[in-house]
Amino acid sequence: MEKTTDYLNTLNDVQKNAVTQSNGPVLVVAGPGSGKTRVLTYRIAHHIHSGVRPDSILALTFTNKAAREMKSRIEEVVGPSAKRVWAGTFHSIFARILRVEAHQIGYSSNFTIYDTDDSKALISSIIKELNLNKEQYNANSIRSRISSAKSSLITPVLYTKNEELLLQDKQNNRPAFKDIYAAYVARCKRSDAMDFDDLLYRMFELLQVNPDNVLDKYREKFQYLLVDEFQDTNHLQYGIVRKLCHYEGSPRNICVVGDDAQSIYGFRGATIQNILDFEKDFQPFGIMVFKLEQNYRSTEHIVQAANEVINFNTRQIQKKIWSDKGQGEKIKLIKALADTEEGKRVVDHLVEQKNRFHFKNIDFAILYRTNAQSRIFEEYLRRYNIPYKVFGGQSFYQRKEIKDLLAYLRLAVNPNDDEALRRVINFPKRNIGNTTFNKIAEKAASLNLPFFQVINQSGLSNRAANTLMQFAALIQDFHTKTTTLNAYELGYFIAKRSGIIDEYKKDKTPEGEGRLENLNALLDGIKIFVEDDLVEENEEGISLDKSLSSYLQNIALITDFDQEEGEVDRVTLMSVHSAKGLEFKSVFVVGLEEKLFPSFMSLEKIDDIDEERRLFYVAITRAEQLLTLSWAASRYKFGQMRYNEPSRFLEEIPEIHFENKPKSNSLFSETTTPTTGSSIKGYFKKEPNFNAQDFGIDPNNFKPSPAASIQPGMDILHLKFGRGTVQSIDGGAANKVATIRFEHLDQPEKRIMLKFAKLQIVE
DNA sequence: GTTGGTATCTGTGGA
DNA sequence: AGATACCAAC
Repeated sequence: MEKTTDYLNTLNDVQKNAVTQSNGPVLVVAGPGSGKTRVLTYRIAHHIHSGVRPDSILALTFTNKAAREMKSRIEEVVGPSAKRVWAGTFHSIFARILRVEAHQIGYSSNFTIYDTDDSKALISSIIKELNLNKEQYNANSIRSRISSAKSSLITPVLYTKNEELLLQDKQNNRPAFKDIYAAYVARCKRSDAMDFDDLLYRMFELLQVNPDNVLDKYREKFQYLLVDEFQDTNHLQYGIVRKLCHYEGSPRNICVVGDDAQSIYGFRGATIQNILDFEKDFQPFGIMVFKLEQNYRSTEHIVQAANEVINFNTRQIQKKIWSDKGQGEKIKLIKALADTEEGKRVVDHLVEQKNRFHFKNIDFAILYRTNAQSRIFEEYLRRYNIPYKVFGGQSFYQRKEIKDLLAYLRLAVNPNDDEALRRVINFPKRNIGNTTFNKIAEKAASLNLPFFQVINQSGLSNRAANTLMQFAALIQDFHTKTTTLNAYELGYFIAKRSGIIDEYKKDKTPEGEGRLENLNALLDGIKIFVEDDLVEENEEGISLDKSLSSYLQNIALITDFDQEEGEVDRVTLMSVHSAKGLEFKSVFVVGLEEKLFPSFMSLEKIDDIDEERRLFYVAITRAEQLLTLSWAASRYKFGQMRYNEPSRFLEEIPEIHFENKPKSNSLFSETTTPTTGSSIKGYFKKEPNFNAQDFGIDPNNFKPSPAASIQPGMDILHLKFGRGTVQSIDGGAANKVATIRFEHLDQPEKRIMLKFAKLQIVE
């Protein structure tokens, strides 16, 4: 096995030390592009080469993609035994363990996994049942508060004992939160369902309560632990990790890798505190700290700009990221007047770069703060015939038709799944309306049983009772077949037998056809799941499980992101959050405006601004060679035009790293366009071919009227053409075009797109 | 119970 | 602007 240490020669000294320091606690602080994944994978490979059993290694990541990548890279070094390493996301690994141990904590191994929509629906119905005001009790805020309670290990019982939390609820005018929380947990339990947080929380509970000594079982099993993206773990996740390796007599073979500067999931409970706690907890056991500071990804202007930006954050682990890839190109800045113009100019730049540097589409990414921003870039990319792929947004599994079929599948596996039942009890239509359903719900509540178990009970009209009986028989039939059919056979059977396929076949619109295609795609997916025999080959028990139950638990934790895309040459469009861990030759970070990036939600608290800054840091460090930043002075939000100031983050990058950053006053004051219109000047300076004053319009007092208010017959002022009269308006709602007559012009009739125009009505 | 219209909210981020 | 949620009329 002389080949074994070849891989060490590809590492720098720090990386090598982090890889070979096999025993005891290790903290790796890894800057962007510093070879973090290499360290993790080689470290695991190194364990295996040193004789560690692959299945005693547990590597936890945040995304399936990261896990998959890790596995395949380990396999390159050590061969097929890499498959037996327990590498996966927190959620998927724990789901897998819980499936085996569920009975220990009052669940069945067929438990359902509620996604966010299920949770929200359940919370809404609880709010309704408790006769609470739904404005006062916003389901989304309730859900996220429940999530943070669970992530902080606060059960409903502990919650009611916590004066501080109760006081907060009182101050927020939500005194009944504790009741909603308790009801929510009970209802999930009643339905044999776990939400995403439960997969972590119940795992912790399992180890805490320790029935049948499971704790020892897993402590012995997992001798070597690794955690990727440690800065994104929450208190609960660290709690579980600590249970597994921080105890009397433990070898404490744990390695966590993270970068405090890239912590961007504070909103879901992630805390950098975990890094500090980790150091403290393992200090007495000879913790080794390694800092990976050399960036192998980006050229120097980019790296230095990133360093400068992140320095505005006060609390951080000191490190200096550097690159030896040469100065490289300076950063480009695009300043646009409006969101649409931003779209056009970004795509123009992209095309230009593509030609100049001979890049392929796949070398480019357009990164934005919110998914809603993708639309305009898509428009221009399509117009220029550039293939692209949008990541994020509504996922395949969130489409209505997919959720419908999945709900039936879920019911077949677990008839007690109340949220699934609620979804399909009257779809396709079988005349079971709210009245009937409410009776069922009441009955269920009074007996504390799942809906399905009270479906045949009393108090209903004959007609309703009859229909319900048929429905129950249908589900029962599906349920029985779960033991005889595999996932695909059953999926196909259910799709037909439930009437879903027929229902969507009735819809002859292109939309309906699309839905049908999606349903087929889902069934194909199930088929692939069934036919794929590359699944786990573990020594203990996790055999090739092709059951529907197993399928459902798998997909519940999968995102579109995980769908393998063949080698298609497309431009990537995604949120900055989803871009973490990726790299592109050329990156466009767009929408760099105050209230957007940084997000308006973050403006109040300095900690939140710091998180936005880390997000920006993540964004710019995705770029290898070219970085282009853009912002728009105005954009539509809620169907209304908003005027924006450039992001503070632009100012935080020193001018020397910019190719074309205008003097700061022209960038940051002249073009800002507050409602007074006083600073619209900057724009006019760039348009020397006209002078607004000529028409007696003072740009400082120019107030564009909303496009919707423009009507035929009105006299209007246009900044460029002066005073005119609206002749007519035509075109669809989104693309209204006004024909306006400006008498004083040589060609008086102008056709003006209302969407883009700035017109002020003359009173 | 279903249908169609209107009111309301959203659009930080994601497993 | 677009989706969803709710309500009144059928």
